Formats: sequence, structure tokens, C-alpha cells
Amino acid sequence: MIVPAAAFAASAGPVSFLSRDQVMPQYWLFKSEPDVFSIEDLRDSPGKTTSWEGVRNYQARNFLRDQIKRGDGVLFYHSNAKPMIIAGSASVAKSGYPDHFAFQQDHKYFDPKSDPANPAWYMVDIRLRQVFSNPVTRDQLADDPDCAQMMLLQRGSRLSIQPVTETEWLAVHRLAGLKP
DNA sequence: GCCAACGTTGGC
DNA sequence: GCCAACGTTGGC
Repeated sequence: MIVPAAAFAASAGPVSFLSRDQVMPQYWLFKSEPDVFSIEDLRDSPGKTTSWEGVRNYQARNFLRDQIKRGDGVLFYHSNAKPMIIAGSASVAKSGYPDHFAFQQDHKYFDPKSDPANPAWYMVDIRLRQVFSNPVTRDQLADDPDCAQMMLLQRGSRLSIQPVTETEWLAVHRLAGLKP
């Protein structure tokens, strides 16, 4: 039986049958304390790539598990630092997969709520794109009309993984004096 | 170092 | 299911 494409699209719902990575690149901001893991640590990692484990917040977990896809752009933010900066950019090298560190009893990220049959926590891999030679400071972001509304700058925003709009992505690169 | 803003936990 | 206590984040 031949089903007209329009009928199939309607039955498939508003998302249709396009997979996510055929649609649009998305942009994110990942926070990291540079004392723990900095953009230089990423640069010096094998293949300039690292896994992003240890996220233990459900909202961030949902992003990691459901939305963050290979090829997405990542702004690498240095939190709890002097100065606080967007230090560079990265690309998602591997979409969400279970955070296996949560399964390891002797690991600092162990969480008995999570097991391989039903993982509670997820992670992605990211690969360095650019170390900004002129990092973008938090103050610059606050002063820029395209960036002032960023989730990062909302008072009390503790989310360690945040969505970034394309406008913000472009504006951050403009402030860094770079092309994305 | 302080502390506001959260998210989580656990007693009830 | 409520909510107080607690722990953490992260800017200041």
C-alpha cells in the first residue's frame, strides 16, 4: 500500500520524519571551572576531545540525552574564575550516551540511582574548535545587546549546560574577533 | 569568604 | 504530597 507523503507526515506528527541532525545545528554553553578542567586542558587532550561526564542535574541531563547532537556548537565558559570568560568553542563529537562513571562504585561520580539497564545520567563528547585569543568576558557579554539576555547572565542561573541562540553564538564570535 | 538561589532529601 | 533542612553552585 502506498501512503501519500502528506498523509504520512500528518500521522508522524509535527516533527515529521526528518532526523534531528538533518534539521539545524544547535548551540550550547558548557560551564567548567578552569581549576578543574580548562580550555587548555581540552586543547591538550588526545584528539583535542574529551567526554563531558559528571553532570548531575536533570534539566542538563535532558539536554545531553535528548537534544545535544554531533556537530552542534559549544561555547566553553570558565566559571568560578578570574576573569570569567568564554574561553573558546568546541563541537559536539558524540551525541548523548550513558555516563558510565555513574556505574563505578569507587568513582567520584558514582550514583546508585543509575545502572546500565536504566541509566540516570548521560554525557557527550566535545572536540576543541577554537581557543579564543581574545576571550569574551562576562562583562562584555552583559554590555552587548545581542548577549545581554543569555541564560548565563540571568540571576541565579546555575544550569551547567545551557542552550544558546544562533544570534548569541554569532555575537560571541564577533566579540572574540573571530568567524564561527 | 559571603550568601542568594537553587535542587535534592527525607521526615511526616 | 508538603516543606524544612541541607548541600551545592557560582557571582560578588
